[in-house]
Amino acid sequence: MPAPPEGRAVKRHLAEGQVLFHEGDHAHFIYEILSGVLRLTRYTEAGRRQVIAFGYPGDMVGFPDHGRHRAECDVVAPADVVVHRTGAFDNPAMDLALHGRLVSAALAEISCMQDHFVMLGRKSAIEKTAAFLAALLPRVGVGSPSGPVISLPMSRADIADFLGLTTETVCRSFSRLRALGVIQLRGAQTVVVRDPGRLLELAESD
Amino acid sequence: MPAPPEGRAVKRHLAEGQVLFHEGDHAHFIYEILSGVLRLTRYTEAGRRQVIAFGYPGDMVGFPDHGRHRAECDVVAPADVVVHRTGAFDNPAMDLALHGRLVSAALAEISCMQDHFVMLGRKSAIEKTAAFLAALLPRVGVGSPSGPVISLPMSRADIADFLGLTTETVCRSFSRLRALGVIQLRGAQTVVVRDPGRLLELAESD
DNA sequence: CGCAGGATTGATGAAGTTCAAGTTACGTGG
DNA sequence: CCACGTAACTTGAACTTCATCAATCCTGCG
Repeated sequence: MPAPPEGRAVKRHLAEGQVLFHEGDHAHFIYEILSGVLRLTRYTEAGRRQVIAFGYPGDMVGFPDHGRHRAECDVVAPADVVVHRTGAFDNPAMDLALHGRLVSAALAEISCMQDHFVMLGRKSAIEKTAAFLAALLPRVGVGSPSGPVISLPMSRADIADFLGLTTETVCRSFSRLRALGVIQLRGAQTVVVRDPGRLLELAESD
Repeated sequence: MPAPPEGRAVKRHLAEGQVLFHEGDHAHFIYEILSGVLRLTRYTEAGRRQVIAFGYPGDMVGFPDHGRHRAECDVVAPADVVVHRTGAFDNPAMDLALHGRLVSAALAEISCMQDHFVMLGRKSAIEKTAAFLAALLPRVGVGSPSGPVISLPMSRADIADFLGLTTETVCRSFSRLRALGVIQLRGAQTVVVRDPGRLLELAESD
């Protein structure tokens, strides 16, 4: 919670579409997201795409592996980030507090990815979609008279590549959730959650 | 590579079926696998199962999140492990070398899990199965006159829960790989890879 | 030798993909 | 400010793949 008392951290603003790093790049920085949304992506040789994660405020992205990035990162919604040097990882003494925060974030990331495994491997399309929204709800849901509102700056294709589905199936799942009275769509990028409880139920499978 | 020069590390032998920790347990130890095979598992409320990872020699399992384990770990094949205290994570100064090794392992784990994402989300049954074998090949493949041999101490159900498939589909995929002349089955637990190149092709999707 | 549990194979059906045709939303230029 | 054009989103229909249900086949072990 206290601002890290070290001079190496730099704040930066990122415009939509900007690429922070590519797969294989030497990893110089780790990014701590203050606002906006980032996207972590991997590609197969055959060109198939998997969105590993969306980075929301509070997240860190860019954990290096053997000094390199293993995924691509770009900006989905204009973002403010704090840029940390990866050196803080390798060398605890450089900034002990920051080092601890980075290690904690990496461990939390592992745990979070394990959840995602269950989703990718063991849930139906409607469950995946509900789980996706349910995960965003406490993080970016903004209250409104008709229920919490979630803004989705990413495309349907992004969501599909995150959930291991096609854009069409994501659309159909949204439509079904709407037909069930669980959500309401205000344009494609804005979801109003009418029945959060029901959303949770659908997300957690039955 | 050099044995960690610290007195806190303890070697232990683990029998098949033994449980190292449950989901939610306070995380006291991290395990470095010397031999044998461990299994990391998560369950959903509805009882569905997802095998997060199989731990092979060289792997570390038991990374804590906020001081707790987030998955269950048990022994698939009798194993020898080195037990490290999780304290080495929180407190770099305790054992700087070990701390560095743990952090590196955690980062490698993140990268490895990202590969798994692609597999779960974007590959067909036969591709998943081929990729599973292909990943094991360089790690546990033992040369033989008729080709590298992989031993699979885990059940078909375990493999299915790892790949996000059913046991039947895993069986059929193995059968198809056999029909294609890519592998040969010597009992259910032993796979001979006749055509490693082809296996790689199938794994990487086309 | 027979039994039990896992592995395999077969038949059927449902879920999701693919292909194709609208529909909506949005930015651009007149 | 409106018309247009493009890209994204949505819906529909046919098809593929994988799950499900069920029977049979190993294989290791008492």
